Order: sequence, then structure tokens, then C-alpha cells
Amino acid sequence: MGEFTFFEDWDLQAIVRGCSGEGIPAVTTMEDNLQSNFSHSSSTEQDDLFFTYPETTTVFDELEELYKPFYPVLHPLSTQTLVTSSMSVPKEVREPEKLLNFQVSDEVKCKRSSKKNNYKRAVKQVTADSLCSDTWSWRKYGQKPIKGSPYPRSYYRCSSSKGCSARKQVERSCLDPGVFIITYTAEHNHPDNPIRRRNKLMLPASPKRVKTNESCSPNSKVDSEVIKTEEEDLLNQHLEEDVDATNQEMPDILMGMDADDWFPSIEELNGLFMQEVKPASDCCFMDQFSGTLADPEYSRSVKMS
DNA sequence: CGATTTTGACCGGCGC
DNA sequence: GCGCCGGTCAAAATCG
Repeated sequence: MGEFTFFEDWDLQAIVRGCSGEGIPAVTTMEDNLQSNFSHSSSTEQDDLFFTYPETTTVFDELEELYKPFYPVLHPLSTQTLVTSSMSVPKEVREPEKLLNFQVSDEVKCKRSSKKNNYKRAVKQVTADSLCSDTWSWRKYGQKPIKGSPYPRSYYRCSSSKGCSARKQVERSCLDPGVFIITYTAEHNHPDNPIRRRNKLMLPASPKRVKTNESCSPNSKVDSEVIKTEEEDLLNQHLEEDVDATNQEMPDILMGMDADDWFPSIEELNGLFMQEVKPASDCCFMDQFSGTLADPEYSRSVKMS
């Protein structure tokens, strides 16, 4: 997939690495947090990644915690993570109108003890800037329109190792289309590979690959034009930013690495600089996450469930 | 030609 | 039991 700036989003790596069981402490489960009465007031950057639910908080505190990542206006956007265990992303997250009736305790009780959900989940909210910086190699295996959201959810599995059960889901926030909600599931059972993980840039889908689907609903057809325009603007904007970031923020190259990666080899650095800095015109990554930008006709083909 | 994406079909969980 | 929904599979298409 189109991961091409693996050093940009250090905290995204942190989450993935957490899943891999190396470097940063592994993904924290809801149960762990409840047991340890862990507070969100920690001052370390790492802790800021996680939302936890201390036993002593009130329902309002919990609601506030839940609100934070999904109301970027109130809380300036940063990559933030909600870690859950053995449960799906709360539906209220996607349907904020229901959030007022949402109680964390209910969610904790809502165990879906299926095999599918029997993994730790790390839910993360990132901007488009951060989307392309995942250090792992992911292969898309599915995409589904999600009820209540105008944007489809894409499903990826780790392609670095055959037996790796790590998965991630990417969907746009229905509240802020510029924000993406990434859900990591399961853990990597292999070390990250700094060479392998640097995928080639994804090029826009060729016209012959673009399919039009007239069977989609009238709504989606109208909306698709709007979405297309907005996303093209967003893409152009972020492509420019990516080039700037690549040129100016090289120190960040170290930020997303665990101890083993802090001192990359000369060869690796050379390769990184030579491969990662590419013309913005070559960059097209959004399709990897939203299934929309690289394929301008995408939303036309999304069938309404 | 191998890797990846696309996409319809299928499956299992859940609510009614 | 049935239908809805999310998640996954797998064949075909596509890319480099």
C-alpha cells in the first residue's frame, strides 16, 4: 500500500509497534486500565496516545473522554487513540447523536465474545497527514460501506509476514472528513522490517480500472461529486505539506522508531532519503485509507448497503 | 509474473 | 427463524 513516509507519524508507529509487542508497551486493554485506575493526566507524550477510563471518573468525565477524539474543534487535532479490548468500535463513535446516551460502563459490558473480536483493538484518529506514515506493510483485503457513514471502511491485513494476524481498518470520520479513524486489531507476530515496510508510492488508479456503477443510489451519486471535489482539494493540500514535511522534518525520522530503530544503518538512511523524497505529483495515498482519492470515481461505485 | 487492489459472495453474531 | 450488519474470502483485474 501507499506508505511512503514512515517517519512522519511517530505516534502511529507507536500504536502499531505496541501491537507488535516490541518497543513501546503493548496496547493497553480496557480491563488493564480499569484495574490500574490509570489516569489520562499523564504528562508523557506516549500516554497521551491512550484514552483510559479510571474507575473514579464520573459518567460526564467518561463522556468527555469519549468526546475528545471526535470533536477536533474542541480539542485541536492530534493523533489520539482509544484502546479497547475484545469489542468493536462503539457505534456511538460513528453516530455522535447517540453519544449522549452512551455510557462507558455499558460498553464495557457489551462483550462480543466472538473469535473475531477476541483481539485487542487500538482505535486511533489521525489526520490525512498522518495516514501515509504507517511503517508496516498492509494489504487491502476488503472494503465495505458502513451504515450511518457516508464513507466506506477499508480493511487491511499485514502483508509483511504470512502468518501475521495484524489487521487494521480505516474509515473517515463522518464528523470531519479530514479525519480518519484507524482501528488496529491483533498484533504483529514478527519484527518490523524497515526495508520491507517502505512500500512504493501508490499511483492513482488508471482510468481503465475505474468502474462506474450506475446501480448506486441517487444520493451517493450526488454526494460523490462533492466528496470528490473536497478530497481532491484535501489531497492537493496534503501533498504539498508532505513534501515540506519530508524536506524539513527529518529529525522526525527517529521519533517513530523504537530502540532498535533509533540508529538506522547508513545504507538504510541513504535508501530512505533517496526513496522517500519523491515529487508530490507521484503521491497518491488516500485510496489506501478511504478508498476514494486515488480513484476519483470511487464513490460512484460504492453501493449503498 | 508476483504483488496488490477491487468487489461480489459468503459467514457469523446480534436484535427483533 | 429471519434479516441486518460487519468482517472476511477469493477470483478477477491491474500494476510495476
